[in-house]
Parts: sequence; structure tokens; C-alpha cells
Amino acid sequence: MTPATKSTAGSRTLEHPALEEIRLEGVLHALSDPMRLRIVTELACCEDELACSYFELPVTKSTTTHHFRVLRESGVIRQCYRGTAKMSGLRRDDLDALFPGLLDSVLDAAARQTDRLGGA
Amino acid sequence: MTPATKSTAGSRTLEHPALEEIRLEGVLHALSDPMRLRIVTELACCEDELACSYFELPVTKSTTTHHFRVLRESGVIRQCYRGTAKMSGLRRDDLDALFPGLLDSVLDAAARQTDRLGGA
DNA sequence: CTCGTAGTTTGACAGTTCTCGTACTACGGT
DNA sequence: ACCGTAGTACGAGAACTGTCAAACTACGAG
Repeated sequence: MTPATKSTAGSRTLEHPALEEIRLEGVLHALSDPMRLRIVTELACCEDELACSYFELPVTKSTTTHHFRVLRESGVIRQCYRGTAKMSGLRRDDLDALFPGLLDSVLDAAARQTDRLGGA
Repeated sequence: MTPATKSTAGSRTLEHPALEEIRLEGVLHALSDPMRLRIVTELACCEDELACSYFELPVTKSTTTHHFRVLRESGVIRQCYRGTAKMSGLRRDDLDALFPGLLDSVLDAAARQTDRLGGA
């Protein structure tokens, strides 16, 4: 994919879209998957960076990697390596600057829905 | 087919999800397509029901039909026939009841993005 | 009844998405 | 140096999506 990505030693860099590159459609699409919505909800809950392995998702590791990448590439989360772990955190500041109130509305909506459906 | 013979003419009935059936993921997915986001924006702008033919979308009629169906089946819009025309209107009330603030945030976000990009 | 306008249906196609399994790399601890 | 844990890359496959064209249905006006 990435041309000349001879990323041999150490430089485990992760590509993030710049603030101006974040598109609303991309963000909405990223959030429209149940698994990803769940990840984002937990991330918001904790208000801190979490390792991928923290989440106990009902999918394999490769699928997990995939979902985190979608979230990162759409600009919803920020990721960085920390030892062998990959930490993820919401890009709250950027999202709020670009689309004020959007993230909170979605988070609130997700909470309400969970309450309404899974509140068994 | 339920023989719900309404006084108003028309065996052309359109299926809409009940309020409790509307899912956040579905709504977000419906809104994550540029064409549909555009439709919703115009619908919100007009604050009234509009015929499909009002929209001058850069796609064929069948594609337009498809997008309107996705919006209706996800619970974002409400549709009914009126003569040969099919009128569409936002389900603002239902959406606000279910996910307070969500629609407005998305609309606002869409406006900001249009401003930021198209206002070049 | 006939015609035009508005929208639907169907089938097709290319592209994307979600998922998996297996093989792989990167780092830290012992 | 070795091993285990965390995550990645690479196919691959099934399902879904956005799009079109062409043939069709429904309604209103003459």
C-alpha cells in the first residue's frame, strides 16, 4: 500500500489525518459500526488512553486491528505505541473544534440506546 | 399485508420503522453518505416536506430511489405519496425524542464542513 | 383513452467492508 | 539469547453498497 514503506527498525509511526482532513462522512461512517461505537464509548468512559488489549471484543485480533485503524484514519481516535502496547484515545479536542457537540450527542445517543435495549 | 384501508387513496404504502426500532448505528450509517447527507441538509433547511424530484442530485432516478429508501428504512425521514409525487420530510420529532441533540449536531457539523470546504 | 411525468423494480457490476486464519514483527522480561 | 505477549500484514471470502440502464407501474391532465 504505502509506497516505499521500508519501515525497518523502530520507526513505528502511525498515520493520522490532520485536523483539516477529517471529514464528517468519515466520522459518521466510523461510528456506524457496532463494534467501533462500543470502542468509542468505552474510550470516552475512561477519559484516558487505553490499550487495544483492554477491550474484550468478540472478534479476532486482526479484526480488532482493522476497526482501530478505521477509527484512526477517520480521525476519531489518536494512537501511539507504548512498549508492546498500542494506546488509543479519543481525539476529543479536534472533533469538538471541528464539529462542536457532535461527539457528545453521539455518545449520549449511544448511552440512551444501550439503556433502552440492553437495560435488562 | 395488513388491510389497513385508510380513507386516503392509495394502496401504495411505505414501510417505516417504528420509533423503538430506530437504531443509532443505522441512522449514523444513513447519514454517512454524501448524497444522503445532502438530502437531509436540504430537508432540514426547508423545514417542510419535499418531493424527490425537487432535489437535483447528480445521480440517476434509481439511485435516488435507493438513497431515499435507506433514509426511510433507517428512520431518518418519513415519506408518503401525494399524487404522482413522493413527499419526504425529516422525522425530527422521533429522532429528537430518541437521540436528543443528535440531528442538530450533525446538521450543524455538515453546515460547518460545507462552509469550510465549499466556501473556498 | 392516451400521453407524459414521477417514481419503482430488477439485474448487473465494481468497489468496499467485516470477518477470519495463518504467518509475521516488535518489544520487554527472565 | 530466548520466549511470550501485543499487535500487524496478507490473503481470502461472504456480504453489503453505490451506481447505472432498461423496463415497468401509478397517477393526473387533455
